[in-house]
Amino acid sequence: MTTKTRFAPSPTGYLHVGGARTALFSWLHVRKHGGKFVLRIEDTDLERSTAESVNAILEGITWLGLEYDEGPFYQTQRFDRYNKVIQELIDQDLAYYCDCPKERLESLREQQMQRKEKPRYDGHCRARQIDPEKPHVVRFRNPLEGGVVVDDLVRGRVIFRNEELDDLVIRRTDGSPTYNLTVVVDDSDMEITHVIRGDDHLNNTPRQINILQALGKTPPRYAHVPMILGDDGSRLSKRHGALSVMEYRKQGILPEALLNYLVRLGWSHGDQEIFSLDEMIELFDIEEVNRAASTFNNDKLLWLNQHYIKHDDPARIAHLLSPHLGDLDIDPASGPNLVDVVIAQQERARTLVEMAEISAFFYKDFDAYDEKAARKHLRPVARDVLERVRHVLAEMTVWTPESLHQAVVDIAESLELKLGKVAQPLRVAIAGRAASPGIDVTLHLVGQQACLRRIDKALNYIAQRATEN
RNA sequence: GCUCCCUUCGUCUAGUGGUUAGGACACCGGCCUCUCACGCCGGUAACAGGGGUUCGAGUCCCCUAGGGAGCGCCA
Repeated sequence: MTTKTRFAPSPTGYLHVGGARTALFSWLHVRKHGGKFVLRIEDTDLERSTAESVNAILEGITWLGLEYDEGPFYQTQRFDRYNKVIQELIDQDLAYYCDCPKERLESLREQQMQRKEKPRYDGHCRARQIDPEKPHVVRFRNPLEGGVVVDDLVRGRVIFRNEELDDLVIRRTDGSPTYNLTVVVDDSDMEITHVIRGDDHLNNTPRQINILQALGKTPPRYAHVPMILGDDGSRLSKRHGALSVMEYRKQGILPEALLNYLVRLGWSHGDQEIFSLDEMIELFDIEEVNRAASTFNNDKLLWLNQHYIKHDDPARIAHLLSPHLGDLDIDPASGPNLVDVVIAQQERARTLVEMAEISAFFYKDFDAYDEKAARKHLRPVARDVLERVRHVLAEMTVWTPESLHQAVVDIAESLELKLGKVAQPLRVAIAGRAASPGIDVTLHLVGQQACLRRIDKALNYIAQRATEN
């Protein structure tokens, strides 16, 4: 039987990192075993499901590159099928009508809570005859005795007693099927062999297995992966900055960095930290996933992102960087070759947003100096240095990093100054801040005209500052 | 409350009865150096607690504590 997994989000929000990791694990499992990855949209909650969410989820998994082989299937388009199955269950007396009013259910629940019991349906309508023409729900007739064994690929063997379960609603009064029924029908119809999902579903699993067995189907293998927690130990949510996957893109995170981060959350392969997609596929094993929840750590994501920025092809980084420069109103075509800029900055940025920020000065004159840098380096003592530099640079006919390096070294020597005494004021004059790539590369990329213009500006600044004091 | 699950440095983790408990991020030193960063070297830091089993326990068993999830006509 070919391996088949599915990712089955409900479109009620963005694709979060938790969902992304579950999708990644499913995807890796199926790629490793050469099967099919199914995308299914669980949109039976008409109230909360939105088309925007569907788009956001599709956008997210596409950006991550978790391409699916089948789907997306929409559960709302399969109501006929669900109803057919429900009817089968009713016909075989494996399900029954229930007309218990909500008030009865609520008071039942209250009483049970007061008695410190687990609240559940008491089977009131199990043996009653209810007119199908009147409003009703359909409940699954859960076995009363025995138990259900879940041989979970990550949790191990978990046993549930049927007496802990109750007769769950499988069709609402409005005629729509509920989650536990639709999942079971779909997983069965779509021949899903491995259900890989968040462990918040572990408690649903025995119910689903019971329905499956009532239908005479063989349950798939299950793998319940632990949740991702926020840094306060509670489930990751928006208030932790639990960003949708697309938010990470906005922040300048590379998809391979996020994937690499996510795969190492709850799984490892010895001491290895860096995994290419191919390595993940080769080495990942769902049965090696940890059982404990883990906490999302942004610093480590940033470290991985920097690693990928550093090691990826500069042309590709340039391509991805471009829109972030656009966000700063910079047209990369208006200045030095973006690939050269990337090469110069590759080891200096943890995100593409950062890279855009520290590279802006290559493309346009900055508005203001970094205050601290200007105070320290654009002082009267720097005036002679900058005047000398301006003179030399203005005379240059060969504008290369090599010639510029030589020029700066020569100036330092002739003034009997350390290189830093020349490079730092110059750097602040050119970049507006105390940090930049090597001074030769910086000058080269900024270009002769802009360099001279900015040195003049710095000299003015120094002069003005002298009068202020 | 009931049921299920979980528990090694701050964080992610290695570890499958005998280890100076290893690695990574972060942090702190140092080196490199025109700045920043990269890189390199070094350091601080953990087996939740208590009982067993065993010659020997992070590893096996039990209890306690703490955390998470589920208990919907949500998914």
